[in-house]
Amino acid sequence: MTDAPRPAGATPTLEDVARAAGVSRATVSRVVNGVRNVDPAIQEAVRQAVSVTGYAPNRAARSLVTRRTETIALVVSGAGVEADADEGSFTAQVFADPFFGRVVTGVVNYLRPRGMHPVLMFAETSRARDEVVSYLRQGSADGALIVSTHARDPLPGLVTDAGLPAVLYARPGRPARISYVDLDHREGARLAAAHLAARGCRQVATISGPLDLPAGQERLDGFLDAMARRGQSDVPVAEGVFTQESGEAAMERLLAGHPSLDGVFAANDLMAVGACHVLREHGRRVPEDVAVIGFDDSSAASACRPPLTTVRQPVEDMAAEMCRLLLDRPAAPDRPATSVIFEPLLVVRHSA
Amino acid sequence: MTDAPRPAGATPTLEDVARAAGVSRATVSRVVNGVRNVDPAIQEAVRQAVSVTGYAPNRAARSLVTRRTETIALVVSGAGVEADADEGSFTAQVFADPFFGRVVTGVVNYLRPRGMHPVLMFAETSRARDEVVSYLRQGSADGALIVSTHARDPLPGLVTDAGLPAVLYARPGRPARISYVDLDHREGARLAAAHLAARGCRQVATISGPLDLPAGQERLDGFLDAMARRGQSDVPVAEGVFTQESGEAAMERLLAGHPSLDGVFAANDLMAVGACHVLREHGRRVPEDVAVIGFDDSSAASACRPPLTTVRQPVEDMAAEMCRLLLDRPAAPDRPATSVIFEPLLVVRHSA
DNA sequence: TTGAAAGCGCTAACAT
DNA sequence: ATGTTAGCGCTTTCAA
Repeated sequence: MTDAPRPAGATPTLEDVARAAGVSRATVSRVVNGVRNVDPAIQEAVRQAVSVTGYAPNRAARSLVTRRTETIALVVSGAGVEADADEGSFTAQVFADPFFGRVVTGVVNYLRPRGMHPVLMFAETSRARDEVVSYLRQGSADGALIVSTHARDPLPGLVTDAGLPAVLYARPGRPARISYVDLDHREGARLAAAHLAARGCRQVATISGPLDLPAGQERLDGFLDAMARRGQSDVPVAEGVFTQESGEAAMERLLAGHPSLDGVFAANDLMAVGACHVLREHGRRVPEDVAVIGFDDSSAASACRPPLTTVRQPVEDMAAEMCRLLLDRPAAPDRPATSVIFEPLLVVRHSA
Repeated sequence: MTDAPRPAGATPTLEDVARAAGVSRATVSRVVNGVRNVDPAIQEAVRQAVSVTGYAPNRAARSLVTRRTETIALVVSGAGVEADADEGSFTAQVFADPFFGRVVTGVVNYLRPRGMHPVLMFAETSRARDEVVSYLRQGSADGALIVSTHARDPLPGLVTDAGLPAVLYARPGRPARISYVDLDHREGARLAAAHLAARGCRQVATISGPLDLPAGQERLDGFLDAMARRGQSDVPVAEGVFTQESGEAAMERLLAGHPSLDGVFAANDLMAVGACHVLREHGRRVPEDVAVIGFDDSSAASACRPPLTTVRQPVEDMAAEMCRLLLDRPAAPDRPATSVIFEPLLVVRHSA
């Protein structure tokens, strides 16, 4: 029968626990936060009181004083300038690519053991970008992990200008003082070229990604380089935009100009799948007549018939590294940006 | 040169704005929160001061007093009892299905205009479930949107027992006093049956989902019902588990026992895709020899050759309704749970 | 219509 | 090793 009992149903506070354990709030706080210098007996008493009262620390209160939220913003960003024209189609498209699921997996696996959580945000319009910035400025998250779907995305600039901690997936289209993780795209393309050559392909072509995207350009450069070094310097190129449809169209063009080609490197799996369909429609067997290699090892690659030989990015590892880069940073606000480059892996299935 | 100027770089607070505008904190708060009864001239002055100082309200502080976080937990939940055995594979699988992307789309589109955001959580182990519960109990989110991947998921029970607001996607495996949205699965199956019949199919079979899942059972019941009403009461059934592989295996079984079948209803698209592959391998043309209908209208449905005729759930609408159910609830804690059932839509493409 | 003041629940100096 | 105390930045009575 303590005085001033809490109304039933109200969430218990530190105060309640302290009273129940017969100690001060500070001591309870120390025990809850695992700060040393607390008598074991008292620790035990406090733990008892915690479980009796069903205490759970209030995040807002804690965050208010620690200035940390144990939350990070995971933002998927586009380059759009348009108004909120086509709400939803952006997010729908983003998730249509299993790549994003792998990012989430990597992020969650890193964050969770640390008691942290990701808040999902989309920044496909300038208004949405402002909201992301103000969300961070409100101290609602300890930093941002940014995955851009387009080159020249203004968000990285906005965020760094505001002095907010952030890390990018992939090198920014426009250089910025910001940390990022990336893949060695050229090496990935080189792997594909080597595999095609080893299979005995003599007339190879490639379906590139959008060339204003560093990844698109580098995969193309790497492939062309490697082929040139092997003596084929006139590799036909058709540009696509990373969609299956664009892959189909590109394949049609390639086939029209070079009916006797026997190997294709597509800059991503979706386009490779499109290429396979078109090849088959034109009576070519994959891989007997034409070998096809994709890029990304998305689920499309294994679901496809025949399963796609493809270049795999260690997306989960890269996502985890983003977290590390974001959270392990010394408090120094002006330390230089860091970038970490990962090596790709060739996954050999049946298409090549 | 006011006294006690804030150190440069520090985030401005209400106090700073108040000083700059020559009013009290309370007034600034009123303006910022759009509370009426503030002199227009003063309002203007405050707005000026806000933009001059670059003020952004601190969420933690606000949340501490309002007891709202403007955040909801979006939790993807499994039934696992195992320890953290296979970290990551759960999340990877979840996102392999584009369904989840549509849920996110619906949720974000509802939340964003309201200044709210989803925190992503996974609850595939009992430990992870406890973490979700304690996250909510800490007041870190205003409620939970739960998407279970398995029947008899314990999470809905845990959450409601703790008196925490939550809404489910799909009817819970074990009945619980909790609101949910769901699809009229039987009607979806009926749509498929009608379409197959209209095409003139005479020997129809079905690949069901796992029968311990309400959705699996209801799609099967609905289909069987509809076929019986059309005079075919001996429809062959092969059970799958919603994966492409299980669809392939099921189709093999069906074909072995009923080589002359001319129509298949699969309880989801992935299994329908698997069925198409097997049919083709057995020399059957789709849809000329065998018509195939899937369920979900996932991206697999449109990417597939031929594009799949399928039953579409209005997932985005359903997700938005979940938010509504969660957030519009009157404060009454013991009000009855509500459920909203949505009607499916037949999307006719080429497979049937 | 505006201001003064009392907290929200917690952590972290500082004292003891 | 423990307690006291002063805020963190905000909203919200209550007075004026």
